[in-house]
Amino acid sequence: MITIKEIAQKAGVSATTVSNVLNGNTGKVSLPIREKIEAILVQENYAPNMGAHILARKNSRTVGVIIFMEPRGDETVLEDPFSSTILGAIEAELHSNGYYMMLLSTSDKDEVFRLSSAWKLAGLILLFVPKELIRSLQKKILSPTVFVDSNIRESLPGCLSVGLEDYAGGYKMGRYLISMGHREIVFVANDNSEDCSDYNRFSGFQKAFEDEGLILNNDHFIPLSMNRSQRIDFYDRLATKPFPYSCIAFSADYYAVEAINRFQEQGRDIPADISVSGFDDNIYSRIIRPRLTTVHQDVRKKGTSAVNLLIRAIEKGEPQEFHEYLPVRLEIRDSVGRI
Amino acid sequence: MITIKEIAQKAGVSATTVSNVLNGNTGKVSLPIREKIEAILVQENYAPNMGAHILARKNSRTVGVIIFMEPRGDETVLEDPFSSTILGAIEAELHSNGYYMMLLSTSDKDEVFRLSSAWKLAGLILLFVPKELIRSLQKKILSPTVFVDSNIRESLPGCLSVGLEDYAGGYKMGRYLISMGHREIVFVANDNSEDCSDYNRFSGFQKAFEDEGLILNNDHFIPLSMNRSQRIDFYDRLATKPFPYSCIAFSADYYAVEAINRFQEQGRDIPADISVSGFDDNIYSRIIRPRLTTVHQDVRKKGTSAVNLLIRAIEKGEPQEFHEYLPVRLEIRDSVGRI
DNA sequence: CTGTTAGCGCATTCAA
DNA sequence: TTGAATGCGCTAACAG
Repeated sequence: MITIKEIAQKAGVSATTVSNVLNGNTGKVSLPIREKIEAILVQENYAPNMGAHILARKNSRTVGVIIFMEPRGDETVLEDPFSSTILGAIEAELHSNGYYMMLLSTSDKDEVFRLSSAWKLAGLILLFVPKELIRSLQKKILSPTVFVDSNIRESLPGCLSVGLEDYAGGYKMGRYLISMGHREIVFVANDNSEDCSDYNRFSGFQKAFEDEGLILNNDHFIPLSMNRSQRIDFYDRLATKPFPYSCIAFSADYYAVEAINRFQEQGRDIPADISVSGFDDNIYSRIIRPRLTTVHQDVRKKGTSAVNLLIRAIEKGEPQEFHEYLPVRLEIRDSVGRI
Repeated sequence: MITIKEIAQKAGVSATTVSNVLNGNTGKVSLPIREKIEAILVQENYAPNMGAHILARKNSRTVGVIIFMEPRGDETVLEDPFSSTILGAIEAELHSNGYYMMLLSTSDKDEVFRLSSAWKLAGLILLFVPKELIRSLQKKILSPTVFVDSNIRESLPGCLSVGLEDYAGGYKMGRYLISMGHREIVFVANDNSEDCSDYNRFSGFQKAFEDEGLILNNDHFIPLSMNRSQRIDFYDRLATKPFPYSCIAFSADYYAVEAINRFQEQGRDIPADISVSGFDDNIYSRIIRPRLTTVHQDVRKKGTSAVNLLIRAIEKGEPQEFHEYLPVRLEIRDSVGRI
């Protein structure tokens, strides 16, 4: 409401001087004047007009956080505590660094471009972008961008990313399942691309089998339907005697828990009839019975890492390319039995 | 990147004309020219400079969504599927109506004011604002505002809100518990204000008891700690023999599930030793064993209702005051036993 | 150290 | 039906 000009009047100085204290252009303003202006600023609860700021500075101190998926797609993604946990962490970290946060869910590359361009975004955090789309997205986007959970494995010039040690996670779980005597397992993924982090996890499983002289071929990688009732049908087939697999390994706790629930409704005993493993270690994996054996990841850390990486890139232009892989660890609980 | 002026050049017209087709000022532009401009617009993937737009129009077509709580407060709020479900619903609805969404978590009234003023927000959606703060917030905010889950019960001039039939929900659950023979119950809330929706739910319980000639006094309303280990201690006290209550009624599934988990770890049998009820009907209430008896609410609906109400207020200035109370229904499952 | 000035891109008068 | 001129609030040269 109140403008720089009015503040300047009250303080008996020019608008430029006020602008200078506002922008921390200290050294250009004498201390007494600066203090006087600062006092008026808080007293009036001054709020800058971001429109004018963007126009003059070509930069909005705003970060766009994009959930890269169909807005009306699989809404269960949002029922997974993962989403709000990482969004909350991102928001808190941006906030404490003085950035605004714009939230958008889309799978339209042009829309991402338009957002970043319209708002002169300082940076972008993109969640769940399939790796094969990164290149074309980067060509459109002007500001620093961090990709979260895009499963980048090799060098990608000019790309910043935060992900997980997916392969190691799969490997650890794979070895554990083998050590428990499982040979007939299937990996159930919630993403179907061969380039997704789910597939990376699966590759870890494959390596674990290979190390034991066993084989886990690609037929054992099964993408899950995004439609709930189709998933239920699928679970039912897995739980039909004779059970085709001794263990079902899920790429997300959310679906592991959903499946356990269904298996039990069908009268199956977990893990006596079928073993189940997850990935994420969300709160509910500890709450379900049997407690879920899973791979732990630190979701909040993922969010704060993404923000910190982005801010370094924005403010220092520092890492040209950087890929952070957060560690995972096996959480052995009760849903995997010994054969 | 590309500006109106450049588009105008390409089309051989003035910037004003382009601006007119952009703003749907049809009738001011001849059809052939309009079509020509529109073609160039999409071809160039034109994105308006929102800075200039805000400056000229004093309105940003942006809605601020504010989670009204300490940024570093109780982070479990964000692990509750409720949060991401409602945020996702709000985002999708805003998006499909052509609004941008700004997300902020704070409990600082001045910051809310500054946000709305800096960005010339078209409207605001505030989640979890305690009722007693609404007045002072409204004084600061300039744009239409919808309060979600603020437990407004009587008329509040100039206020728009979306909430739940909390009282009815409490009443229904109360009657059910009584019908199952429970007399010694306690209501465990995650909010401690006497003005919160939790208390409203509790009042419904009280009424149910009263209707049966029983008494449930205020000592039976217990606010929960925001600190996890303190909560666990509290659960342990509830599960110490002789059990002080036959049924623990929670104001949120999240905590009900947390408690059941702890009770079971302590070797208690639910519902044989203690009955538990929830409120929300989130997915995990169906997944836990025993399945949770709870009160259902439609979280997505809450989000879309808030957005639609807000948009009506923004675009038509229509409802001066309006309070929507979404219905609830009892979900009888297995966590409440018969005494 | 402080003030003057120009210009950012757009919507909106007002003239033509 | 179209165009030229003005101003929104701020930053950044530049001048003093």
